Amino acid sequence: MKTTLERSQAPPPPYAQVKQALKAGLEQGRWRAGELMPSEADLVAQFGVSRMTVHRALRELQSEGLVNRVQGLGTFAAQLHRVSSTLTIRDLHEEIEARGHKHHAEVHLAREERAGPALALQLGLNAGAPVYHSIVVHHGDGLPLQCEDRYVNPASAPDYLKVDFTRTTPTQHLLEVAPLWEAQYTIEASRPTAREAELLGIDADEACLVLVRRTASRGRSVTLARLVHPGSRYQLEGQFSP
Amino acid sequence: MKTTLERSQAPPPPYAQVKQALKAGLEQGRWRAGELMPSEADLVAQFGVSRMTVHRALRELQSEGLVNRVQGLGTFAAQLHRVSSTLTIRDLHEEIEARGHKHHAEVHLAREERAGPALALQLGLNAGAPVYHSIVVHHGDGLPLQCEDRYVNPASAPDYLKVDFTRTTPTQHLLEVAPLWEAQYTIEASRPTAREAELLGIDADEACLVLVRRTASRGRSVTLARLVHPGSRYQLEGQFSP
DNA sequence: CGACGATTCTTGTCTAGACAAGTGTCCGCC
DNA sequence: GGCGGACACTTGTCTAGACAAGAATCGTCG
Repeated sequence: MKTTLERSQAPPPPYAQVKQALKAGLEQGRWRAGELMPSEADLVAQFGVSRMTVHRALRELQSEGLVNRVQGLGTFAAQLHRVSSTLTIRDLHEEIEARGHKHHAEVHLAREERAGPALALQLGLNAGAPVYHSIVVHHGDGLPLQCEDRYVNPASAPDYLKVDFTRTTPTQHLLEVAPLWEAQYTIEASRPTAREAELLGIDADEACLVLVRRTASRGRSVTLARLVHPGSRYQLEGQFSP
Repeated sequence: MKTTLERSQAPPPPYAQVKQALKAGLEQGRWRAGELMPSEADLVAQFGVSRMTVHRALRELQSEGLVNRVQGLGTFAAQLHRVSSTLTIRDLHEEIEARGHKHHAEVHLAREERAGPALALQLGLNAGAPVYHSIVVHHGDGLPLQCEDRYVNPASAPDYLKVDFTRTTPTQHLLEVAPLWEAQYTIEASRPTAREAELLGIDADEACLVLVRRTASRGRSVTLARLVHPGSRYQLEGQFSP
């Protein structure tokens, strides 16, 4: 039988206790935004731990955006006037299956084309260079959820057109061959194009959530995707807690 | 005259060098997703620094989601199958002014009401309890950009109705009196209600980007807001880089 | 009065060692 | 063969001290 306490869980390590105490103080408004907080030396005396320990607690609070630290000056309570939250863009296949639905995909187009000037610019290619173009509609439990219109830089994913997109999503394949290293996106609401409306089986005037995403890996652009979701069937969710 | 090197900037500290080297390795695909990476002891030998230094580098990589670490096993290259990015929700006034536009707000409603059952549930109040309700339309350079329909818990912001919303945005006031400590949001595309269309001066069938946000502070709910933006005039942008 | 240096306080970083705790392996014993 | 303990290796954490570097203050000197 173990001799350590059996059912009481271990106490959190000291650095976490210091961090939690400061967090609680911030939450209770003990320091106003911008106000000077205790120095590391103060906290060492107060908690009876070494300076490295309080330093770690403060460094983590800083990386969470709860305090600002300036060498030579001190630690200041952060302005809480920015709400930032992590928006996770997951592979749609994962997302649908995670909700207990069945995913299947219809491939409506997968071929090589020549890049027009605008597309070439966005992908960092020369106008007229070959690009891969695919249009795939993703369904959850038989209902169309996303129309994925995607252009791919052949240099980044040479085997793109050989993939069976009913088994592997384009996103999955691209993440395998080109580790995602940078992405830009815009989210907007707009109406679908006539073709998108047809593919999604919705009215041409239904509001859609449109994500446009451009990703690059190792300094080379990989793909430009337009993901159109019927507004009535898809929404992004998120939460923020410091 | 300074004797230190004058024009060459100081080299990054050792922990940052270790971190950068590992990041570069991940970027070049030196380790496949899930593969075992060098142990701390290996890195200590390789870089000639102390273990605390490589430990810090690895801990930061972990907090950035680039590696997974398991006590007793080792450090593993992370699956890069999740794209996450920070979505910052800023006060609209700031955002508009930051783009060099002029912000002004029209107050269409600001009064006390009784909470219906659904609203009471969302704000954690009893049905029939008083709530503050405001409807404000925000303009950028004279063009309506956002219709802000907001309910506020009087316990969290007792002075809410006394604020002049043409000078201080509701968001600003709420962040001052109740430090934001938790938020949930959904983003969806939908059509505006008839009244929203009228307030925003758009057609009733124009696609709108709708954010619904619920925030709580110190364990007490603060506000429930529905922010409606004309899809043609407003989009969210973001980027991701590890 | 103004400029400049010394002092003090702050955070940033590194080291060498130590112990704790989780995981897997291997080997001997039953 | 199966089981259990010893062992090796890993990460998690803490300590005490050290030096560097940034910022403000204060005093002195011109």
